[in-house]
Order: sequence, then structure tokens, then C-alpha cells
Amino acid sequence: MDIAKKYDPAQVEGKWYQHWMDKGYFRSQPDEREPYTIVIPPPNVTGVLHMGHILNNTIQDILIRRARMQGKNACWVPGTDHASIATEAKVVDKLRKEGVDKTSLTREEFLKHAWEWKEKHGGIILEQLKKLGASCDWSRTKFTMDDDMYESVIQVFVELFNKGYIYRGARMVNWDPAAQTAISDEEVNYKEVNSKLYYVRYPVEGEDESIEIATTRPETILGDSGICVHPEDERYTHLHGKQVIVPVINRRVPLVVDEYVDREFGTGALKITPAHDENDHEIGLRHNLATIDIFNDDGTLNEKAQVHVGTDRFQARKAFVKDLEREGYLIRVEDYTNSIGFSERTDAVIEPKLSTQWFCRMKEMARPALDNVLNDNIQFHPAKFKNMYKHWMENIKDWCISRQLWWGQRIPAWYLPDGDYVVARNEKEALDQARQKTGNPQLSLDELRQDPDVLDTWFSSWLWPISVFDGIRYPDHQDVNYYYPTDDLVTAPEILFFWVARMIMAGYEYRGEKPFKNVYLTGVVRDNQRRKMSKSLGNSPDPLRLIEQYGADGVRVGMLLCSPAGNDLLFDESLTQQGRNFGNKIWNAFRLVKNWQVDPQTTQPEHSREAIQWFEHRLNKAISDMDQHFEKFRLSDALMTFYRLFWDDFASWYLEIVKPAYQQPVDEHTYQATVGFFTTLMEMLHPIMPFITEEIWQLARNRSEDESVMVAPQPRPEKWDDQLLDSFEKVQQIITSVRNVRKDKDIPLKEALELKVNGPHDARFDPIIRKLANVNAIEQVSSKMENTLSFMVRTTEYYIPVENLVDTQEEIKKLEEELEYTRGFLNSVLKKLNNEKFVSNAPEKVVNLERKKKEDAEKKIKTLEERIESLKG
RNA sequence: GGGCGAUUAGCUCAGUUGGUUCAGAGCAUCUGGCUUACAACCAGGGGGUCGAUGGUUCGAAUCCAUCAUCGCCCA
Repeated sequence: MDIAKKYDPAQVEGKWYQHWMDKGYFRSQPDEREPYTIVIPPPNVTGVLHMGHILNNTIQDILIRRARMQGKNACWVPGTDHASIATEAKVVDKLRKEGVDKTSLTREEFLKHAWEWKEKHGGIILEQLKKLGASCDWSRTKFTMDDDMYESVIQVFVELFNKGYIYRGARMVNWDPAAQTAISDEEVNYKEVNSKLYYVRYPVEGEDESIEIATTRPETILGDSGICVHPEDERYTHLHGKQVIVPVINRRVPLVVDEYVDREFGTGALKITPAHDENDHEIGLRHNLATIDIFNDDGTLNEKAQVHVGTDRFQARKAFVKDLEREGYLIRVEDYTNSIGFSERTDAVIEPKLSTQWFCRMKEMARPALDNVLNDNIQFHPAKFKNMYKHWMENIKDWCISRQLWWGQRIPAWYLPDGDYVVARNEKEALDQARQKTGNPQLSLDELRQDPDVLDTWFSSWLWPISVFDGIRYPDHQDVNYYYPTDDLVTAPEILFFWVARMIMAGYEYRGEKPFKNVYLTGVVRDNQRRKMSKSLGNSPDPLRLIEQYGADGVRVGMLLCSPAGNDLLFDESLTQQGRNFGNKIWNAFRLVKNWQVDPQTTQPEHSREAIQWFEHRLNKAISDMDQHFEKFRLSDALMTFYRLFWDDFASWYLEIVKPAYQQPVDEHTYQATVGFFTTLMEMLHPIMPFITEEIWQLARNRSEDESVMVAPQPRPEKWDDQLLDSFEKVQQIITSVRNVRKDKDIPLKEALELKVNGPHDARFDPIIRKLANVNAIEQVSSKMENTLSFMVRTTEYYIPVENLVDTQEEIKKLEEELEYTRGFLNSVLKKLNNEKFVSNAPEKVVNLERKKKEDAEKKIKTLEERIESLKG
């Protein structure tokens, strides 16, 4: 067989992916088998593949492929979410470049553009995942704005509203006065800026004194409706219950007490502007203070400010400071550094603004979501995230679910002419309700006005594990009954609250059951300087380029090599290279085996027979180790277990033992066993490196058209003998020692040596020692030997007789060093054994071990001493 | 400011309920090799008082306390 010297992933990967697709191996339908289900964390429809996706989807693919090979009915549902904010921003941007202003379009016209954009760009990321080898059931691909998904969201909104969970309320939003829209917290960039801290005096009514406050935003004084001090602050105790006069505009406001106030900051007195500060708003609510909104939407002052009406907020600040100064209220100004929010889109300073929004009550739904994580019905990997989750869930706030956008599920609320509203699944139901509510059967649809806002994208994705199986609209759908609850969710800790927690809530609310059993939390992909990978830094490699260069298998391995669960991972391209090198190693090992001539007449050498036995045991232990790693979601460790098994045990030891001499044939037994090992190894590795394993698995034996490693059973461990493995380890040490002697004394491998053994020695693997160390005779002796080089493995001494090469002084020195170390070791053991408390308190097993150590050490010391004695002659 | 977590070899990390020569792995590094599967390789070697201090214990990388440094979340 002619096999390329270097493995070329590019020639292999596309071919097999197509083959798997053609065979329908990714497809899943409910049947009598046990299901294993993953729903993909839907990537943003605007997105392109980045390293985070590579990590996340590599892990999911490993899990799903492994489950499939374990005989489960594996179903991985792919899809994307509509990402209302990001997508709308992109579409608005595109239109603007074409000279079209969003405000000149109707909602319908705009949405048409948005859908066009989605059709054109929306599927890119899923196509890219195919290059990675992702074995999703593509026939199930979902999008959060698909009709059925849209309908599910609306249904949930209506139902939760009817349950009393959804309500309208006031909320402080991040207002961008330039774009004149509210933006999310994620779109606010905080920057440290140099600003001023203004100290201002507020006269106390009916007293001859003033109270002093410090503020960075003096213009908001115009919206003040109170002054607040700490209840235990003695400086102000005498003022409790007084009224204070807001400077310049002379508004009378109460002085209230609240523990929120930091006595150390500024003067310990806080001005309260409920309309323009989140915390002030809360204090205002607690103390029934007025809410005075002094800004227009464009950031200019309105008539409620009373002065400087129509002036921009920053101009107004300057002007008002002058007013304060002129009228003697300004005490002093200090330089000050604080953190201010800027709009990601327009770079305008964010103005906190009160607005009416839709909210979803969280308290009731949070309860089961918290309990079932705390009691491990749902497990987080790593478990440390439980604490964070608990803290968050116990302090959960209601969820603001409305967004001032068009791209998304439009809120199914219709306002009546009198300002009241109805919530319904559609216009017809809304009208019916409205007529009932108003008692006016003549009311027409024209008189109703639907809420213009859409729902938060998370309000779609929290239903994802249910809605992709159409379980909201049809709770008895066979798909949802079969696949739900799903098994494992793989996602980033950043969205533990936004998404994971809410899915758990929706799961219990709608199915009375968890949405998944395990949550595997990946880290953040960073560069090797610990910087987050980002477009603006340009420090993220293009994943598709990496796949082209190193192969999907190589990229997958590279990703896993640096990804212990939950830790950030410092990605470096060299890891991908390591992955590719590993593929090449496997490939060349296969090339070796495939190029052997098999001769049925040749009898099996003893060393091969023993090696096969050993490797069988070694393999079973490795399978078991890998199983345990997978069970604990320690994918990195599972890979490393295999990596070492293949590279060290299989390639460096096993193959070197059974390898026939140059141009010699191999016997049938050994060949079959070796190919069998290869097949098993490929099956073990397949979930991690799907492509190369398929290529080799197919070439290893004559396969029928319908066979594939991806649907072959995953190897299960049989019993292994630890003692046998231990014996082999000794053999490895012997061989390494002989190699060291050769290197030390410059004895080429071609020159055969003799080996004399003094002490306990299991001769079982002697044929292996003969072959790998090129030893022609291994002989037990009972006395010290002169004129030999020596080494010890455990308590046994080995001699290599070599003429003229023995440097006695050097030998003695080496032995003395070892003697010294062993004496020290014995000493530490004796210390323990002579300790009455140790012997009486420690478990017997531990004490016995120490006794064994003592015996071995004493034996070794004796051997060494005698040897030194004899060398010294 | 509140909460959570981390600190082990040059780098990235393991180290399971305290107990086998327990201080480990991969990479990097050093030495020697093109030995016809593989230089994307082979054979060997070196390297850490487990962040600091104190405590509990017969015994601590592991448990407790304090401190230092770093990170994350929330405000």
C-alpha cells in the first residue's frame, strides 16, 4: 500500500464529512434507544466563527460523538439566535451606508431589510462549524425567529402575563441621547475620566445653617427631590425631619435618612435625584420622594429644570455652576476621577433615564431553579460556579424584557384609546379582549395600538431546550417527550445568569423538569498574554485559516490541550501545531504497520507475544482512565491520557518491540493483534479527532460501505492486572538503564551486551529486554561481579560485563551517592516508624507500607555497601 | 464597597475525602542521534523549600487563621 509520508488533513477531512452527511449519521429520530441530547448555545446570527465557538463546539462534538458510539441515540440540535440589538445595529448601519435612514422606513419595510440581511449572512457560522467536524443534526436547524419559535415566545409571554408574572414598570435605562434610544448594559463602555467634584451648600429651612453635599453633576441639582444622610451620622442627627432648600430654584425637599449613604464619602450627605440615578431612584422609592425628570430625549434641559431650558446638559452644567457661584452656594471644586459610561455606538455619555418597560417576575421561578442546582439535580462543571449562581439567584431582580427595537418578537400588548392595555396572542384575540374590557363592541382594530417594542433576545433563548422540540406549542410532542430533558449543556460562565439560569427557570415552569443534567462551563479564550481575544486587538487567529493549515483534528486537539474546565485558556497557535504533530505521529505509526509484509509461515517471536499481552492490559487500564475523565468532564485529561498511551506506550514501546527487523516479514498473530489495537485506539480517539481516525479505521481493514468508526461501539474496558503492568514498568527501567550505560560509555546499539541479575527478577519479559536493549544473555548470578558496570532497579542489582570500560572510581562515586540518598530516605521512614503515635494512629495499611519501605531500603543499602566494598577490593 | 475564586517546574495546568520514594503531566529547555514509520522525529537529562507567616495533626500542596498578589461577578 502506498501511503503518504506526511498526513494531509486537507485531503481527508472534507471527504469524510460529506460521507457522514450522505450516510445520515448525524440524523436522529426518537426510537427505543436511550437518548443523548445537546442543544447548541445558539450563536449570534450576525457572528462569524471565532475561537470561543471553536472551543465550545469542539467540546460538544466530542460529547455527542462519544455518546453516539456508546449506543445512545445522539441528537445535537444546531441553530442561531436573532440577536436583536446586534443585528438591528448591523442592518441600520448597512442602510445608513446606502443612504437610508431607519426613521424614514416603516417597521415592515425595515424588517424586510433585516430578513434579507439574515438570509444572506445568517447561516455562515453554521457552515463554518461543519469544517470543524460538528456532527449536528442539520435537519433540525433552528432560528429563534422561525415561525414556530416566534409563536412559542408569544405564547409564553401571554401565559406568564396571565399568571401575573409579567408587568409594566419604571426602570432606569441607559439612554443614548445621540442615538435617542435605550441601550443595554453590555453596550455601555465605562471609562475613567478626569472630572470635578462640586461642593454645594443647601440651606436648611427654619435654621441658620446649611447642609453641604458633593456632586460630579451639579446640573442634576435641578432634579433633586431630597437630601439623604446616614441614620447614625451624628453630624446630622439634629437635622432629621427638616426640610432643605434646593439652591437657585428654591425647591423645598425633605431630609431623609438611609443606611445606603457612605458616611466617609464627601460630606456624608447625599443629594437625591431619583429621575437620573439608579441608586437615587431606589432611595426615592423607599422614602416616597418625587421623581423630577429634567432632561429631554436629546439631552437638553426641559421646563421642569426651570432654568436654562433647552440648553444641552454639558452647557447647562457650566451655566448652572456659575449660578451657584454667583448666589453663594458653591463652596469649592476639587479635581476628581470617576468612571463614566459611554455609548458603544455613538460614544455619547450615557444618561440614566427612567422609562416604562416590561418586566418578568423572577422570585417564584427562581426558587426551583436554585434548589435543583444546590441539590445537584443539575450539576455544574466545575462545581465552583454553584456559589456564584446561588448568590445571584438569591438576590435576583425582576427581568426587564422589553427592548426599544424592531428586530425581534413584538410585544403582544395592545393599548386602548384610554391608555389601558390588553395582552393577547394576536390581533383578533386582542380586539375581543379590548371590546370586553371597554364594554364597547364597536371598538375597531384601528383604535388599538400595539406596543412598538420587541422582547429581549434571551426571552427567546431561555425556551431553547424546549422550543427546538416544539414543546411549548405542543407539550406532548413526541420530540420533546423523547429528548427532554437534554443531557449536557456547554457554554461560557459569562452567560450563566443571562441564559443558563433562565433556561432552568423556563424548564421547571414549562416542563416541571430540568432542561439539562450537566452544565459544562468553558473558559474565556485568551492569547498567551492573557488578553481576551477580540477583533479590535486583532489577537485572534482566524479559525478557518487554522483549520486549513493544521486540520480540524489539529485545531480540536490544540483547543483541548489548553482547556481545563472553567479556567480561562491561553491559546497559542503552537498548540494547534502540537495537535497536527500528533496526527502525523498517528499517521506514521499506521504507515509502519500497514507496510509490513505478513508471512503466515513465520512463527511469532516471544517478545511480540509478551508485548501483546502487556499492551492489552495497558489498553484496558487506559480505556478505564479515559472513561473516568469523561465522566468528570475532564476532557483535557482524557486527551492527555490517550496522547501518552499512543505516543509513549503504543508507538515508543509496543511498536518498537513487535517491529520486525528491516525487510523481514511479520507473523500473522502479531499483525492481526497490532491492527486490532490500532482499530481500538482509533475508536477511543474518534470523538476528539474524528477525521484521521475515520481515515485510518477505514484503511486498517477491509470495510464495507456501511461501516464507519463514528457509528462503531466505543471500546469498553476489561479487567487488567496491575502487577503485570508493574512488572513491565520494571522492564522499562531496566531497558532505559542499559541505554544510559550505552550512552555513557559510547557503546553502540549494534553491539550486543550481557546482563547479569542479582536479586529478584521476573524473567517473563526477558525477550523484550533482549530485543530493545540488544542484550544476548540474561543470567541470574548470586554474587557480586568484578569488572562490570551496574545499576539498580528497585532492590535488584544488574551488571553489564564490559572489558576495559569500567572506571572503578566513577562507579564507586555513583554508588556512594545512591547510598547516601537511600540512607536519608531510610531515616525519614524510621522517623515515622519510631514515632509511637504514628504507629498507633495511622491506618494499618499506611504503617505496613512504611515497613515495606524500610525493608526495601535496608536491603538496598546492604547491596550498595557490599558492592562498594567489593569494588574497593 | 459586597461576594466568589486563584497562587504548585521557565509557561499552561493535574494533584480526587490529609497517608504508597507525592511533588506530577504537556510544552519549553539541555545533551546525543537523519537507527529506512515519523527531524512535524528518536534516545536520554536537568528543573519546584507547592505565594508568605502561624496553627491543627503522628503526618499538610491538601484542613484552619492572618497577610500579600492576581482574576471574576455584583454594586
